[in-house]
Amino acid sequence: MKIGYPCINRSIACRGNRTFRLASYSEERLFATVAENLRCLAAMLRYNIEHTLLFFRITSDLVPFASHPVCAADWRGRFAADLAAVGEYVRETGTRISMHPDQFVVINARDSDIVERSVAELCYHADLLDAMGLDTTAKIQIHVGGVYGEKERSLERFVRAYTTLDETILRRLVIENDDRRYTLADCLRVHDETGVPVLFDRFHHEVHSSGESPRDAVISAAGTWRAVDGVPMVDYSSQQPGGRRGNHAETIDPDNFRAFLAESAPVDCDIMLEIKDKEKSALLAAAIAATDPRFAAPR
DNA sequence: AATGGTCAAGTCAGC
DNA sequence: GCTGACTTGACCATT
Repeated sequence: MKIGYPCINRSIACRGNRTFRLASYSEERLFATVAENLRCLAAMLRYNIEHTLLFFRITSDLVPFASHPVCAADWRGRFAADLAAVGEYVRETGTRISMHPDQFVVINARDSDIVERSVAELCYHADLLDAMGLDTTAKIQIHVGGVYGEKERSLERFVRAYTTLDETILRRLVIENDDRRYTLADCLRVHDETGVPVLFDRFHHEVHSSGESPRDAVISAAGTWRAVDGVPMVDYSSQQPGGRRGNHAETIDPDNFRAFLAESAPVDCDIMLEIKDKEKSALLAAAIAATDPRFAAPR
């Protein structure tokens, strides 16, 4: 069991998700931004190892506009050595990596242009992880997509679109239950038809579920991961007190997290903390999890 | 230097 | 019909 946080570390000097306006796009600007983001990614990974955090989500903004038609720059070639070096560090430290493309990736959209842009974005994510030399345990997580007032047909459209995806994407793609549209049960149905692993989101399940207990839910989702996919990933968060229903917590609720460790005890899993104060809560989570027999310490 | 409007992309609930 | 939320705030023109 590895503990992690998404994309940004607030304790170190750089952010790693620098971007710029499309209007100011140039190859020079792109290369400068990617160089800075990669430098910072390496710094965040080092911080994580020093703090027993072995799970990290890489921002989709690492290469801004990578899947946009404006981007003709050969960032794969330009940064091949740097990406390989970061990937080598990931491998030698045993760090687990995920990515989570933005909400704009909707592969079950009715509009074929949206599907096309979504596939291009998935290609970028797969290319990036490939360029880092990471194996198929490095995952790309997406939601099933839109409902459009016809869930059955929309689920079918997902399955159809999924089967046309390139193998470089398929070997990394996993689906996650969301907080408004597709429940864990929906995702498990998609798994039955496609084999796609299901990433269980504990908080989304609390906000929008088909009634399963968290314990049963995490066991069901974990059963969809094959050995080649690695230890099942789960997203963890809790309700922000006083916030709107579904708002992610600003900081970790230790009791709630302990309860989740107990609920998930039957399976091993890597836990991504989707909590707004990032590494701060992840550090506390790792300290809490350190006594759990599943907890994986840095090598 | 500070600030506020705006930013590639989609869906949908809530107003 | 518009805004906010979503895994996340940052860019940049203007003052």
